[in-house]
Amino acid sequence: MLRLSKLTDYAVVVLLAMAERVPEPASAGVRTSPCLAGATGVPEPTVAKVLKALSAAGLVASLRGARGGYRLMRPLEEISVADVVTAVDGPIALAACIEGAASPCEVHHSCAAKGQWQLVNDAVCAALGAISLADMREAAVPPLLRPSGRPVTSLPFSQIAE
Amino acid sequence: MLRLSKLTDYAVVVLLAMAERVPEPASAGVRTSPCLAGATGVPEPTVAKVLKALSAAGLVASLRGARGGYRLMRPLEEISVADVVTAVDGPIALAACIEGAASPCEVHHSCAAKGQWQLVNDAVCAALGAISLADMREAAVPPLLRPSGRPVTSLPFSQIAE
DNA sequence: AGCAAACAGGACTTCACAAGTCCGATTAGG
DNA sequence: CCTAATCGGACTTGTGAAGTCCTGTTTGCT
Repeated sequence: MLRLSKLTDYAVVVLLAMAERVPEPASAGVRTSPCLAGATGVPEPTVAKVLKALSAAGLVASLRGARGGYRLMRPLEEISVADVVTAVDGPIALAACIEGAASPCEVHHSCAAKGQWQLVNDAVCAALGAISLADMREAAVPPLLRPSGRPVTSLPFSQIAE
Repeated sequence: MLRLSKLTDYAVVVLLAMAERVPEPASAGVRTSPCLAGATGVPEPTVAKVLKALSAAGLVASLRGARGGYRLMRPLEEISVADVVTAVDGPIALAACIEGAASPCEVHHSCAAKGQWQLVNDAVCAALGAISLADMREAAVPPLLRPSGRPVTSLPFSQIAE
């Protein structure tokens, strides 16, 4: 179905939640997995799984030990959707015969399409790379519903919009 | 992994094979499933399955009965990758919360991303809609390797290019 | 120093979708 | 009218994602 994994979906939600302003400034932007799970509604183990992938990719930094957590490494404007997809789902490879794919096309006869998908793959990568998480945040809430400084993602948006 | 199904891959290969010139002009562009299977190397039942989907989408027309087969409805230039993907894999819906998706996002709490993915989805659709099968055919075989009139997809291209 | 909190990494179970296969319905030709 | 070849839909199988849990390590607090 040309769908990306739900983990990627969760990753975007989590990253948007991390960018929210926290009440106490002492935390310096550090959020724990249970905290983010509560803010987003995503199950806590799943949040942890997503954060591990994001940490491995360098999108967030982890602080171990008590009072540890995760912290955004870059502002939302500098994180593209392609970055998140790559971090969670691995390199973008629509077809089997794409550079970076693990199995290089086991069936050689049917591989008349070899190289052709690269064109499509590049186009999709460009499209995903052109959209930042900040763009998605803007698109998420209509301007009328977005008072300045209010944490947008903590609102029950689905009930407001629909 | 943000991958599209192998059926879509096969569909492109089959469509490219259908656009090839056939030796006898009497067939008027009608090709049977076994014929296309032999030309592409894709298993015959799979070819039949792909052609069924393409026929339902109107990309090809089916002629039943003896000496029947399938025929291209449009030239390759007027068939976009998005058309093929939609025909084989259904409507393009990267995330669960996209218009056209079957299940409308069972988890409302985590749906802070509602509406956000639409932006990404539209971008991908636009990217896929801008590429035609003719473009892919051009990209498939470098000009040096493409003598005029020679059936390109029957070449063991993977061995030549790599 | 000991305890509690939180991340890191892995393995495991469950389950849904895709992949591939088959048989019946339909139609054109002999 | 019969035969043959094809399309059409339904079915079974297998792979991969999704989600969960456990153990080990690190750090702050008491």
